[in-house]
Amino acid sequence: MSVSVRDVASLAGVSVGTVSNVLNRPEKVAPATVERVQRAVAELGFVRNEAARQLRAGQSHSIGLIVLDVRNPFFTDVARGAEDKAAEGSLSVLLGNSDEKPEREAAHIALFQEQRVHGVLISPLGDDLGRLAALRERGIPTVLVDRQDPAGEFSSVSVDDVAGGYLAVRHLLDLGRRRIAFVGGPHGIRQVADRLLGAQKAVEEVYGASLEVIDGEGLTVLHGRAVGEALRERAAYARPEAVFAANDLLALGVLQALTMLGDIRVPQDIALIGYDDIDFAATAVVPLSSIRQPSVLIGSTAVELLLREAAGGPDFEHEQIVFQPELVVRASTGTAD
Amino acid sequence: MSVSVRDVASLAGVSVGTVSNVLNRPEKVAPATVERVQRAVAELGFVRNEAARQLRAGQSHSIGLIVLDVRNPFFTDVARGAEDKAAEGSLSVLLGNSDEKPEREAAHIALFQEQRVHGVLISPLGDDLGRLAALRERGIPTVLVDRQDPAGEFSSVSVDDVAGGYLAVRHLLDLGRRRIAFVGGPHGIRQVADRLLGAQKAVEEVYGASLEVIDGEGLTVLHGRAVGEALRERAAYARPEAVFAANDLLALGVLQALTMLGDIRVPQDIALIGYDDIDFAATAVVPLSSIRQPSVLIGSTAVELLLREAAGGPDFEHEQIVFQPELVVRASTGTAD
DNA sequence: GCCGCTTCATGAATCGTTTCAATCGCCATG
DNA sequence: CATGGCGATTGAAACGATTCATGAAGCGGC
Repeated sequence: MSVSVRDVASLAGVSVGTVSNVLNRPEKVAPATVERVQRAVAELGFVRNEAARQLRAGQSHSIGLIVLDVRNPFFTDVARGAEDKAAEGSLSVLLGNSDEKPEREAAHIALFQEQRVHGVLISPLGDDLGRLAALRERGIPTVLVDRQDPAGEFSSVSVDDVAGGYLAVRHLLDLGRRRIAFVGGPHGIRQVADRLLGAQKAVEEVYGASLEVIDGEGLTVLHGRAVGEALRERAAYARPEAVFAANDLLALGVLQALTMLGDIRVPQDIALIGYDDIDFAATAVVPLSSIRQPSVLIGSTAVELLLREAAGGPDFEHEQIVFQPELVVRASTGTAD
Repeated sequence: MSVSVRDVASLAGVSVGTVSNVLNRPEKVAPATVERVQRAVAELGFVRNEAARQLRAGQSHSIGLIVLDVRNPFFTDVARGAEDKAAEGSLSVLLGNSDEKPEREAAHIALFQEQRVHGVLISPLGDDLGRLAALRERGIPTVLVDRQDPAGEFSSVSVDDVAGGYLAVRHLLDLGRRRIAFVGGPHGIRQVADRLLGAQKAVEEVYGASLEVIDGEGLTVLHGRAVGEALRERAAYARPEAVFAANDLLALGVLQALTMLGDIRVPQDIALIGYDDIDFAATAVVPLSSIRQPSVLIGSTAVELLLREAAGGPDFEHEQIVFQPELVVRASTGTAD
């Protein structure tokens, strides 16, 4: 069926070993021979069988990346950063989407193991890193993305989410808002929990400030819209003065429900801030204030860490890299009153 | 290093063939034996080596998908549809991003061939489908996504872009606008060319209407912003009355430059319509009118077609599935004057 | 002419799984 | 008791690229 090195070898009148050498270390082969083999390759349309290479090598040329939500631009940016960096080492990235479901996460981990990936980058789901134990035991380099490991058993590249949450709510408080609401969930997701923690810290610092926690049960535009609709149905006095959403998708959903489907003004009636500073935040109905994370850099750094860990052997010192988030103020928390 | 079927077999006291049978057709093996083997698998932490399976099978369990831009939500939606459908047949999807660059497209095609993918879904780059010839000759099932093949040599799942372009501009004309601008590019991308074609058709039908073509040289928010800024700098009388952008990202960029960085009102001064109807179109500063395409359905249908083509053998009749686009009117082309 | 050295090329062994023809027990039947 | 049939199991061959110990050829120096 398929053309193999054997076919190429016989057409070029050399041995299979030589063909392999031409493919992988042409400098070891006499120029004339290289030429002859390459002609044969071209003539037969030979394409290497990656599976056979892998089998022999015991490892693939790819690394796995599992994100919580491919539809979230934050994660596609992370993926971009990872791909570009991986390409430098001629590795490719297999992108898996856990969709915040443990079983999907587990399925991807299993798949990546079967593929004998070089390593795994993962934005893990719960606080329980048990699902990752298999990876560690098997010695597969693993780097946590957008998430730290308190136990220090994994390397990680993250952003200080507590600081981010604090920044966001501190900003709302500085605007004079007191009745703040946090929208996000599920709380099993560490990023969500940490951002909430930071929010609480900020609220505790200001006398008379309160924080209502609204569990959005998910982190998509749709979930946000549902929360926004619920807010709309409340009597005006029962509404928060400001909303901090755990990510921009949620915030955009809330915004949509409040201003477009309803007639609640942002920021006059409710100030709103999101998290991630995705591209679409700036172009929203009311341009959205947000907390910026260096998404592309997170991806590329994660790959670097992975490669270093892979090179360093099993007892490599795990590294925890933490970036600082940055407040971006736009109209949705404008001072207009 | 790694645990193999051989190890499992010897621990369970059976032959390797039996282990393989337990893994793949447990109904052929006596229940007691299945049990014993599974215990051994669990105890050793055995994980199949996908490379070896592939080598033996001659084919992988994945299909390749090459899109023009992963950051465009339209394509992530297509990918979603494809993944879900592929998962039904326990296939996985390798996502490649050509970024509108021929060399990246070629690299992904080569990679997929080395991986011996089941088939390839591709949103190809230029009018020249030559890069795909290798796939066809090799008998790798290939389905064009979001794009038809005039020569009929490939199956395809697409949306009638000429009709979409017509719908968009017809709508602008119906609003009373006459000096229309089309923003998009590069024109080598068929989708862009077809949408322009439809736009021209609509303009020709109306006396006094004109179409200015502005080559945006790309299809991202940034490209759109650049075009918007150029429009802003024109004297008011030299500006178009309405803009049709080849996709929503572009439209959002234009919108941003006009309304947020400038003081041109949309739709009063310039009406604006995009294409794709991505989620973020609805939440934009001025909610964006757009042409909706059934993105998720495109992805799932493409996989179905691919599977049918793979099952049908080499002289399978290629199918061209064409969906119809749909006009979605929002504020950016509102009738307010 | 021989030695030692370098440069090239060889081809069998190997990776781990699947497949399939062959074999083994065992039971029911004649 | 011999035979046939059946389900369960076996084990060697095969997939295709890479590796590496081995060997051949060429060349300069003495």
